[in-house]
Amino acid sequence: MNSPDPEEPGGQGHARMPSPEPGKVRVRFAPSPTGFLHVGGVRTALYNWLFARGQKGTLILRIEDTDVERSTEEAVTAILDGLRWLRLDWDEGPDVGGPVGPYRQLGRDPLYREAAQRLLGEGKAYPCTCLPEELAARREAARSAKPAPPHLCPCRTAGPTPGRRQAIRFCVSGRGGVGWDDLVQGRIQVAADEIDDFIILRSDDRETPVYNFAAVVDDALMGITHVVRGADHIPNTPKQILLYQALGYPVPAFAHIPLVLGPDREKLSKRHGDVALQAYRDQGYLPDAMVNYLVRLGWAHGDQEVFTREELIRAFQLERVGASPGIFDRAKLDWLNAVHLRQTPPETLVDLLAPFWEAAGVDPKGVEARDRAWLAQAVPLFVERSKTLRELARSMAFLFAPPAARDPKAEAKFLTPDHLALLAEAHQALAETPDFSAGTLEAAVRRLAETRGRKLVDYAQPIRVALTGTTISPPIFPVLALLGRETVLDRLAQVLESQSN
RNA sequence: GGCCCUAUCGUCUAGCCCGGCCUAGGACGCGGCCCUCUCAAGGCUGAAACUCGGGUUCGAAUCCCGAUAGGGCCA
Repeated sequence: MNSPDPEEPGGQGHARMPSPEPGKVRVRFAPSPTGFLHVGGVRTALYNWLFARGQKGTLILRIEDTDVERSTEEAVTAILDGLRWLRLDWDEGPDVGGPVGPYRQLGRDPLYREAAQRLLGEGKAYPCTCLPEELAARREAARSAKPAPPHLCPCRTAGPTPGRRQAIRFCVSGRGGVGWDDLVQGRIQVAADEIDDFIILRSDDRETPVYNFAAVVDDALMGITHVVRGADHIPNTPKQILLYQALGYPVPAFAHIPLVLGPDREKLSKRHGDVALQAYRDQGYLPDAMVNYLVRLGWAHGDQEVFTREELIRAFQLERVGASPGIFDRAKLDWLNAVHLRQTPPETLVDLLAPFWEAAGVDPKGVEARDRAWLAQAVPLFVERSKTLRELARSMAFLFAPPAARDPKAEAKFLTPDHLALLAEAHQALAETPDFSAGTLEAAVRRLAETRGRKLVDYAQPIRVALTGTTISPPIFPVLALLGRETVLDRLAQVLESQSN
């Protein structure tokens, strides 16, 4: 196998990457399919992806479905869909296969058993028949005992109790300490006597491997060179390093990326609101914006805030990831999404918008009545005042049909009898223009305002409220031009009629 | 409770490794002004931070020690 010396776990120094040959880096994203795809997990996947792509390495997707009770197929689908939506592609995985599969833990039981048997045979593990109650009682006793007993489980020396189910326990032959140079966190050192002998295979019928054991066997057999994962795995790492060494596998480099926190500074979870990637997709956030936001949460490249994927791949460095956790900030995500929205070609936005128009209650027939070029022409007017596709779609709804309802406050303020009189004047002025271009329309209404001793806004707002139902819209004359003479005059007339009753 | 990690504006961060260029820079958000048919976008501008205490040094945001606070994992 390639990669570091087993005697010196991760010992290639903190700041410097071993600068492996191109194609040599192998990293993995290993989610548990126990729910939706969490944005914290997404960031982990993203960092793995950026590292792999930047190093011309290989990204592996492994589904950690060892926990049969909590794992579901829907969750697996959600994970794959989410990653695909973000365009984080993987080279080996459950769907595409690869040389070191299967890529789901469920199919790998024989490998875990085999590894455990090897440890057993080499005297590095032993069968344990302790009952949970016995262990709990001993743990209680150990708490008060002055010099803590070396092991909670006597099976190592006394041998297993016959007639009981056997689990396999790993010998932590304590001398010295365990440490590694974390690519993100720096040197982490743990005294070996902090670690007790631990179970690697449970005593149930399936001989379920414990997380740490399965992860090590998989990572080793899959040739993982860099383990990039959340900082919540730091406490697992010493045990895993011990396992790599006992199994005779090279120890990979570790990079523990800090957690994503909620506004209360605790690990981001459901009670903080939207943590599922899907929620952001449904609300109209762009994949590029999510990627941009998530990568910047914990990593910086000078003062640059906005990145394309290509820029990220080029600039991203694992060792530049900060060691302290960051709070998920929706406001900044909104801003970034708006930036990316504005950078997206109008034609592309038209395609993305279709489902959001439907969700906004727009009759698909109304959309179909307009050709793509017309829609693409409309989008730029609206995009610069939208933070999400959802907002963008809603703000454009009036283009397809008169607003279903008007903002009562807007109506009360700008559709009073006085304003209706102005609206009627405007209607006539608009009807008499030689053409229906924004410039001509504006000139006409300005002239009208001037002759009547009014301000432009006195005419613009009633028109805006009549047509859009709100006091907020893009500049009104381009909107009028877009809608066309017939639509505008019809709809204004309708408002004049209905409001005067 | 034990072990581990972290600590620059409200938030994300630059600077820290290789002390002086830092009267601490940028961005989001917030306030003001300009632009303006509304709202945005844009431009200008303002308020806003080196957790605290020791030490090392001519000099510390930057190095060392401690405290405090927050977090993670296990129990």
